[in-house]
Amino acid sequence: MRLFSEAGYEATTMDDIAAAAGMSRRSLFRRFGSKEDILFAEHDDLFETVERFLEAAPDDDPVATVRSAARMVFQEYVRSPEITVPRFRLVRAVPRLRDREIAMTARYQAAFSRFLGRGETAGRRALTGEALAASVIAAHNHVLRSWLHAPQEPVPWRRFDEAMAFVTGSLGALLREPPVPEGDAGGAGGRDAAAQESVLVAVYPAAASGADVLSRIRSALGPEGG
Amino acid sequence: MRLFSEAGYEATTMDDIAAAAGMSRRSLFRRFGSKEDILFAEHDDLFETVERFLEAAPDDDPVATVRSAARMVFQEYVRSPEITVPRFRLVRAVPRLRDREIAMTARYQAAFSRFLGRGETAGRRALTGEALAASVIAAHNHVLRSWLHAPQEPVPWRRFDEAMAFVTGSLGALLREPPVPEGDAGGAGGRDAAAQESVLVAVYPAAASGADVLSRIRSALGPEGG
DNA sequence: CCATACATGGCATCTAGTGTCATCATACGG
DNA sequence: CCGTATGATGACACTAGATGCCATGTATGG
Repeated sequence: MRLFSEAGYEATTMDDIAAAAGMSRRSLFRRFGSKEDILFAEHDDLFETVERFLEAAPDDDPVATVRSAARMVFQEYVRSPEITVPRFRLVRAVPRLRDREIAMTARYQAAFSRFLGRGETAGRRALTGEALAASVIAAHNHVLRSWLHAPQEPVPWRRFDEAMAFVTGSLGALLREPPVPEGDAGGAGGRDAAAQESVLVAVYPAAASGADVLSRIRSALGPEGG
Repeated sequence: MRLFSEAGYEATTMDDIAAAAGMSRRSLFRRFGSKEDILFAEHDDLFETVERFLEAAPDDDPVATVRSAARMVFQEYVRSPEITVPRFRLVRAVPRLRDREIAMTARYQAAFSRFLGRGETAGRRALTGEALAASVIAAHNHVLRSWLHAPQEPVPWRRFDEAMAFVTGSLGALLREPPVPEGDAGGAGGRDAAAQESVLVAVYPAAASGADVLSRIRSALGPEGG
């Protein structure tokens, strides 16, 4: 990491790293496999840990399990800023490393998708799981990036949990519903009469009373339902 | 593509491709830049088209714009199955190509995020945009993958539109709401009194009347507001 | 003390990718 | 019609990541 930060990623050869690490070039390749893997070595261990965590988790609340898994990843990032922060700078500068980082997060996303979809690869449940996994990853990266830009600030655990709650709110509720045989339905703040199922989303101030919410929903539903 | 499919990606050298293409190795590199770019050459053009589309689009309904952009990408995939289908097989088999493909879709996702977030990189609107972009990409890939597995079937345009409507339903509604100054809020099928804003999601049969929906929501809201 | 298994290092080699220069075709101005 | 400038192409050399092969330690077990 020191060599990469000083001379740049491309300019640092495997010979340089081998000399600095006190081992031969050949052994370096044997340990890490490739130059990129040197930077993301511990990431593989973390991924395996997360996969084992998902396998061992009870399946009563998959969304909460995935949220915890994402929290584990976040935890590992903020636990060792001396590695993750300079690596973040490197990754932003070198396109090759950026692609590699994206591929890493895609592996988490795929694992989350499989877990949320419960092995299904087609149908409503699979789609919901994939979209939910993508949203969880997006929320994780959103908060993580903001912290990586200012790592001297306290770790934004609250914003992390809020972001997770935000993205798992609507889709998570859909995942808990029993599966629908065929024919998807969409629609925001309203209904779709042509489909077998409809989704209603309401956003309102927390201070609003239940009666206010109900009256707003009633007016949004329009005249046909009263 | 023929060489890659016959001998495999790794086993096909740039010399082989140059000989088959009737040009020198050096010219091959000049045209495509790298071995991977040979496979994803037209993809770059498509991405630029999508970016120009987003730039030129009116910003009255960003969600619909992004949905159309995703539709454009899907359209280009299904338009030339003689390229995309064997490439899909290659991408699945070669990890290096898989990472590249993921990086390509990540570029779309980033473009969608920027567009939906309207340049913001922090805060609720940015997070919503990122999660929505991630969900749109996930839905696109979900339907696209299913078609790539059975390209002889008719193009599942209906499932594509349904999947898009599904993932843009709830989050899209949140994006249309005016931004909240500070403090995110979450919560599914209920409210979170500690936050400034709450989200309510209801899933119900399309055949249900408005009164039924209202009564179910009333009972879900609990005693304090009903 | 010996034998086997394993890690390490040195070496050769392959291949992607880049810099450099010569060559050739084409277009343009006199 | 000719000389010239420009751009594409090709040949060559070189760097560096990555792999295979073999020799040399080094520890473990009988």
